[in-house]
Amino acid sequence: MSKILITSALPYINGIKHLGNLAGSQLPADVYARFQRARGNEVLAICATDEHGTPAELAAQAAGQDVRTYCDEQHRLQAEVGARFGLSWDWFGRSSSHQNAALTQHFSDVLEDQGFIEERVDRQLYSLADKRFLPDRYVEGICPVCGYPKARGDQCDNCGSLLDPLDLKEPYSVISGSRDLEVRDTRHLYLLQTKLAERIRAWVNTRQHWPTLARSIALKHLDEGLIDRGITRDLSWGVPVTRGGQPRTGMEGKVFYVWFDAPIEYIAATQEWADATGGDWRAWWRTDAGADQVRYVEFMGKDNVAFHSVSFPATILGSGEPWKTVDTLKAFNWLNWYGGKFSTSQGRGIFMDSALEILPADCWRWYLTSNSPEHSDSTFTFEQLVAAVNRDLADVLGNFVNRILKFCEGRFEGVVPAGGEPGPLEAKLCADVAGALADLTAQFEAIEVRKSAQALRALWVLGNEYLQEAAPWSAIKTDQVRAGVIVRTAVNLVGLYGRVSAPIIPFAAEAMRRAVGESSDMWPGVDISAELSRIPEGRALTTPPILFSKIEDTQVAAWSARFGAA
RNA sequence: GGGCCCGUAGCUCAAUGGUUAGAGCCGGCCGCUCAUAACGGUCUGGUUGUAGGUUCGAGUCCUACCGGGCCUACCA
Repeated sequence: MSKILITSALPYINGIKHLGNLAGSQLPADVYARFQRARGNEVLAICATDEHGTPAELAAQAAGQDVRTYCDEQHRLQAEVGARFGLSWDWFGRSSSHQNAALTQHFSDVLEDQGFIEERVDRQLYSLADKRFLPDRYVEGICPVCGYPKARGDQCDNCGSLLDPLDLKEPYSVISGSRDLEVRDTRHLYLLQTKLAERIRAWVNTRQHWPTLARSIALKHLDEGLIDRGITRDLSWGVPVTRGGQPRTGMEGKVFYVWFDAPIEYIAATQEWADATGGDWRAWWRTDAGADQVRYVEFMGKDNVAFHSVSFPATILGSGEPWKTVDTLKAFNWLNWYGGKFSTSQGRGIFMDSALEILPADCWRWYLTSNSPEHSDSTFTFEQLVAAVNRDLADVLGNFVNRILKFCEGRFEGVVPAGGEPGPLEAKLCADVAGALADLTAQFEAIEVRKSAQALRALWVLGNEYLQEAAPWSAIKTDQVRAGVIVRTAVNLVGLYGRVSAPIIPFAAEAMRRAVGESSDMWPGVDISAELSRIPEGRALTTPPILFSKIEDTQVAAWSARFGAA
């Protein structure tokens, strides 16, 4: 048994996430966690809301709430909808926790002790109307290069020039529209990534299990040269900047930049878990306390790779302390929406809460897994959703379960038939299942999401093939015992499916296990003959309702209209 | 501007430089009748974006072009 630490990118606090966020980090992380638990490994699956930063402040303001209240409420909503999707976190924390504040301040201290942090004075635009400094994307004005009137502070969308907010002509605040701005000096801490570059490169070169996407992004940044990053901001909502536990002189009222404290929350959330459960967080994160034996796997969208492959490692490695670093970095591409992107700010696409209003979680989990944006961007379409649900779940799996349980109910009074011995067809079935199961196991182990779904489906198909060939409806006319063997075998197959399907469709999997009285949710072994003899003769079965209802054309039409699919 | 990725059947996707480029869906045909008109079998379907090059051998490696996408760091 090994220890596996799993984290998924922290969902930002400003509202329920859309299906793209789910597909690209939280769902695959959960599938992997469930699989590894079933394998008997000790798993710790950690996630949390990322609560700091300007967008949170603005969202709270728009909602008419103070930011703490807003975050309390949004955290609860995200935790609830995640649970309804079957996301089986061991802990769903909050980057606003006191544990994260303490740990973030600790990293700041040790990084400064190691000579990797220094103070610098910047000149930044201050909005008198908003009473705040403006991050560069919250300033717009006339582009000094091409004259475009709505250039952002960091870049002009018209000519592509990279800009400094101070270069803009006639700048105004995006927050309030106010032009009452002035340039003020502001003091900030900088993380000296330039001094850590070679250490990071050496570390990246030791990472054997990174896909090319992650490695190439990391090496690209290293090749182009890291820049020293400002890690503090002029905001009120965040982790206060301190030195040695006291407010830092000259930086009172400032907080750490959200990208500095957010990854640290992976560790802090584990501390939150430990404080709540009595667990040992050091065994997962400190290599001097056993974490060198842990396999650490991170899940994220491709936009997060730079921060996880370079920035966060700079924090960890620069501390000089024995922290665990990521072994496998699994990155995903985008799930698009009818030509464009899902957009939180524009409310475009399908969000997790409304998704559950129209279909059960398992349908979404299956669709988003079998069509995962794993190796390239993929596009959500209702057409593909219908195909995934109706063909794979309803026809292939759901109907198999239903047809055999109904048959057992009608011909054997819902009791697992006794007597008889397996024959050649059962031997062939065992061999086929063994092969398919080995493939499925390998795909899950390799975190090949799409291929895992394909392999699982192949396993389901075997059930229908077996029934077709064994034809218990014919056998029962001449040989009651033989028909009993077939039914018993197929019922056992339902129990097996209830175990191996659980990582992707946990709710239906549990229903299958319950129907045949399978109490184990552990991964099957290699002796398939034994695995298909677990449901004892004479056991009374309970046929559950249809596992998956089919999607009707009228529903698709209604959903397309509701969600603006075109 | 710089960097990266992709282009394979009508659709979604596979193929350590090595048999005749494979699956699923869709479509055609046959079978079955336990089941959610579900299931099984079978067939059709390809100039692997274009043009060159390297090689005994290229979907795979190299060059150019065409087309699509992504990243480019204080928006999370």
